[in-house]
Amino acid sequence: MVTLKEIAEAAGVSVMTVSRVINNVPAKVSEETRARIMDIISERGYVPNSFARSLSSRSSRLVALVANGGNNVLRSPYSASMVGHISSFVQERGFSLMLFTVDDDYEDVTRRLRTWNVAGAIFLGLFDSALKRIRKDNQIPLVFTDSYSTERQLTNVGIDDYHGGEIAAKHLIDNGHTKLAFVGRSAESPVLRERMRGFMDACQERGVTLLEERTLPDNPPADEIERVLLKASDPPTGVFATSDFVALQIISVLSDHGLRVPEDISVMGFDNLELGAISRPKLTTIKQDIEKKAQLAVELLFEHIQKPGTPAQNMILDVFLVERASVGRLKNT
Amino acid sequence: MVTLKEIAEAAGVSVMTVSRVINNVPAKVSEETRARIMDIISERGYVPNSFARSLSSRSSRLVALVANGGNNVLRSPYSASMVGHISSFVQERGFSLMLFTVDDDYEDVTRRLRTWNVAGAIFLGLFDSALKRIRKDNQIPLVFTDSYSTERQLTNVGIDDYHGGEIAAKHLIDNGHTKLAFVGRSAESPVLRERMRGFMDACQERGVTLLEERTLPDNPPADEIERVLLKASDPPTGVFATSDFVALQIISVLSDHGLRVPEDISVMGFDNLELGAISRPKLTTIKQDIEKKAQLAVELLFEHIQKPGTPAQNMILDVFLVERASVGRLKNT
DNA sequence: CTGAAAGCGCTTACAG
DNA sequence: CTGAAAGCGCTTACAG
Repeated sequence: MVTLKEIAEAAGVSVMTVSRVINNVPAKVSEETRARIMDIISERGYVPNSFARSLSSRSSRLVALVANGGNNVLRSPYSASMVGHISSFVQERGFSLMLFTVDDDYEDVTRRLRTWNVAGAIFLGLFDSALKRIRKDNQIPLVFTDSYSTERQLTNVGIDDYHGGEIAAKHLIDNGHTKLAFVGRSAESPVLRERMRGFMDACQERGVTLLEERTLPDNPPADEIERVLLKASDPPTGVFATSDFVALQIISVLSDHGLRVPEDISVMGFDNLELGAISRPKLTTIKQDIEKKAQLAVELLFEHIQKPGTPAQNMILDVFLVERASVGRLKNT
Repeated sequence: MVTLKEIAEAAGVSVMTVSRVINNVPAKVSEETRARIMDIISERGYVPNSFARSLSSRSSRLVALVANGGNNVLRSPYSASMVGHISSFVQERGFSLMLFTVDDDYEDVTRRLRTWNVAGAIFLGLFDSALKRIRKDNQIPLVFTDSYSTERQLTNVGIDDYHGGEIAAKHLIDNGHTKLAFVGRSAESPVLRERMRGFMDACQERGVTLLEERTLPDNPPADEIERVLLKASDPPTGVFATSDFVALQIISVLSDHGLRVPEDISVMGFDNLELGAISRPKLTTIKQDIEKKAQLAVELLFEHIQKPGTPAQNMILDVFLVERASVGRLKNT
């Protein structure tokens, strides 16, 4: 292994001079010496040892991405997309990314963040219940995504889930639907809760009631979908699912039973995944800008890494209707 | 920051004794001392510094996952699934995972592998052209996936792509299709090339010819799909796409033009993603076991990390037909 | 612009 | 079963 010392000896200078060259300390090494050292470095293929660097500088060029959801977090196209984008934004800044997948077992998170002395961490998925403790135990820059924690001074990037719910309700009602169903009822996820709240409030404003029995949990089993959407005495004509993936599952079950979307029943999704554009029918959905969200999360993190003391900020991105073909206009009956 | 030294002082022993306790060196510390030290460790929340450990031991508990495909590698549900599974298998072994996303820029890979002194690396995606150099520059355990490099002593986990192509051709022909199209022609990807070769060979064995003009590149633009599958003077009746995602895109374009699958034209995919089970029609496809592949890659890597000198091995998983609803039986004409 | 000294927090290799 | 010494490969903080 080629070391600093070796380069220094070959160049006839001290290790400090080589150290200054590789760290690009400006105006501290003569151009001539710098050039000579650079030559020797590339000739011998010297690569600095990050462990030694981090140990002596008591810092690291490492960022952790902590993703909650078990070994299959990345089954969700949303999460996968976030991870991919965050990874490349982090690398663009010359940092490396450690990926920690956890399954609601926060115990380990602090330990791992500490042992690697990471400069900061981004959290993906539901962490609200452990958030307070995580922040207390880790006095490094932490950026959460989609958090609804009421902690003050939380740095977070989220979207306007409530507004998304409103838009969906409005769109369905504008198309004449008043018997509505909601898929994504959840006691744990504030994200889903807000989408539901926005949906219900927008219904109410328009004199439409979302019946309790027409709500389904996130990822409902097929028989429950059938019971609520097909076999009910008075089945709904419009369905809002809180993710595109679930919306497609709904459409699939519906179509297994001979119902056509949107002729017989309208379905909306949430996320605007690529999938929705190639499905049959093309999915009408609420778009969120995943790449932007990833970019902001990384930017915020580095702001806090580079300028400790930067005020906490909670950035909320807006959300838009993408009209495609899965919502039909209901004729007056 | 709590250090070894601090724990040692509190316990009234040397740092070596504490070091032995945290490294679980058996039968080297009296039970009593061990218990006392453990108490102090958990009381003070001591976490060993991985950098110091790695520096002095000249090793690390780090594995790199190098994924080729740019900032959007994880758009591919296949890659996303591999990353998720590899991540959790690596963590199960007490190692941490660094995720390196690259975009055909292998220059940097060696530098990053070195600077972090990783114990080993898994490669995801197309690396064959740079593989030789990567192996030469990095004398650590390296596991490739889906490689068709002719390098001897390559450790790789792949699937029988050729057989997958054969199965697809056989299934279409068995269902009466003789005018076939292939989507996934590629000059760069040996994986796709093998699927095509298997497909063509199986056709030929059955006296069916795959016409050059009925082959489409991977991810074909819509107008090309139309030209080959719709507007041709004698359009094909059966299409094999080398990924489920592309198969769904094909079906989407077809259906935009009023063609029904499988009534008017049959379509097969490859991978057996969850997607295929919820699409309309449900996709007939070739299944590969992604979780198993990820598991084997991690197992092989750790075998080589733990026992240097373990012989290289190229493991090839089989592939299976999953019959659903996108292939129809062609009536005799 | 350059360098000698000390130290980051551990482990290795010995010695007892 | 326990410990003193040396060292991993860098950077920090000074000094000149």
